[in-house]
Amino acid sequence: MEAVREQEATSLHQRILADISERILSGEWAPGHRIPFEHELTEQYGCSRMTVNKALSQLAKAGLIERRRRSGSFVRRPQSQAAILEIHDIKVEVQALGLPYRYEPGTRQKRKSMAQDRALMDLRPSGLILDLTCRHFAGQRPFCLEERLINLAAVPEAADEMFDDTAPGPWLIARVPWSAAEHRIRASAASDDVADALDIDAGSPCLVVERRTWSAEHPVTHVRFTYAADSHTLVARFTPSQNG
Amino acid sequence: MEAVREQEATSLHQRILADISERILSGEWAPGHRIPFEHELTEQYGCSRMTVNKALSQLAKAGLIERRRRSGSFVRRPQSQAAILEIHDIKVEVQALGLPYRYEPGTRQKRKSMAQDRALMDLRPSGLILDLTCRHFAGQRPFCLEERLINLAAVPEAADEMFDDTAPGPWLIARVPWSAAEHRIRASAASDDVADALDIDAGSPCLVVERRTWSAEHPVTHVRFTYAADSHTLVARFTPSQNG
DNA sequence: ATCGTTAATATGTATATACATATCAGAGCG
DNA sequence: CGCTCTGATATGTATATACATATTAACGAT
Repeated sequence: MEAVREQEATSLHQRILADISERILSGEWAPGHRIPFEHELTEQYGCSRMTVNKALSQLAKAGLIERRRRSGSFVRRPQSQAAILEIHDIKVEVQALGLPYRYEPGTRQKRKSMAQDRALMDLRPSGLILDLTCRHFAGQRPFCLEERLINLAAVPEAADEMFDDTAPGPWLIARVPWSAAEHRIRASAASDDVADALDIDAGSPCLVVERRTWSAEHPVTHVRFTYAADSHTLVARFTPSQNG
Repeated sequence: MEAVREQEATSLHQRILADISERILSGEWAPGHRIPFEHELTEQYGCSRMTVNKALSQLAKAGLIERRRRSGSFVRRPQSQAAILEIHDIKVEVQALGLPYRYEPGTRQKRKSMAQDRALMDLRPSGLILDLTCRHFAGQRPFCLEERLINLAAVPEAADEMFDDTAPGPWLIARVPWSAAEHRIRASAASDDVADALDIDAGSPCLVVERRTWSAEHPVTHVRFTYAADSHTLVARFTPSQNG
């Protein structure tokens, strides 16, 4: 019905923001370089100063540029270095401990995405998803609870997979090349369900790692791994690319 | 001429931002609670909708609230803080929430390293170290407990620094170029001391981030940051080709 | 020359306004 | 009963405008 939606999905100020970020991160505009004045960008993009100002303020808050009254806005030296967390394979982790690894499927449900799912997965329209839970064992003990949503619009063949023997993680990695991922790491108290699944007391501390994955701008999966406290430590090692 | 400078140094939209952050973080507005509509806040603060909108957009970007058209804005489950897994500066994190940051020094002790310290710091021979604790506040609430060891063989001038006003993190970064770092992230139950320092119940979940830093092969410092669960979420984002 | 004043300039913040867009509730119809 | 259509509503984005504030350059007086 809706005829032409050729129009960009992004807003103008986000386009400006992306343009400038791109030039800074690519090195085209080196640290110390003065970026165009607001009134120049206003002309360049054919928009009002407020729109430019919003984009530049955001860049300043993100630490990419520094703004000085009367002087202009300048590219800052890179402030920090991102740590690369390795995409961890639980089977490998368990076996590295010298313990036998076992995968145990749990619930499996195909359903329409609810608002909550869409928030977790960064999914715009409603659609079919696969909602899975499973557990990973180290020896006799449950090592990790996995709760996963898979966007069936991005991975339709998952609808026919039962995941009886194969864990969804390795299955997805073998099939869907991911282009971006985001990890969120936090501590949390075990809910009754989680406590039951991990064989620990409700309310006891857990490490929760959530990962969202995109493939070519489409959300693929959201997965939450829950570990009992002290059963798991994430390690990130890095050396700085440059110093400030 | 300019008689009255009673006026606050902060801008209005930052005051709104701080007010709302405070209420959410204090628990007055629990997750799921609908915060006042923009037009209500407009009346309440006697300002335009744009100003309110700017504050709320910032809160949404920080992850404290979720905005739904036609429905309103809602407090999100406390994945409150969005800190990219970078060399995180706690002051910056706190201020990103629009809350006043305060540093509070705790204990300070110069002593010979014990076996335990050497294990933490990867320190071979025995030597003098500085053992510090301090707290970082977000508004009225303790945000993070910092426990730090500094290798005085690597940073002798630290022996003369009292760290009364300057947090040891920024002080070290300004002085010692680091060449490698390692992070360890885990969940843990709050000990009595930690619970006391963070104003939480003993045994409740905490997120613990430990960092070791080396400079030219010499261990410089070991620091442990402890956050109350859900007051802090680490975020790491990446794409296979490059980080952004 | 040095100090203090003034003017110009770029950013910082706020306003009123306008229209777009998503979403929900309810009316109306088959 | 279920469906679509419609209007109401809250947020999203953009504009033009106004004044405040920090900083620098230029100017003038001592």
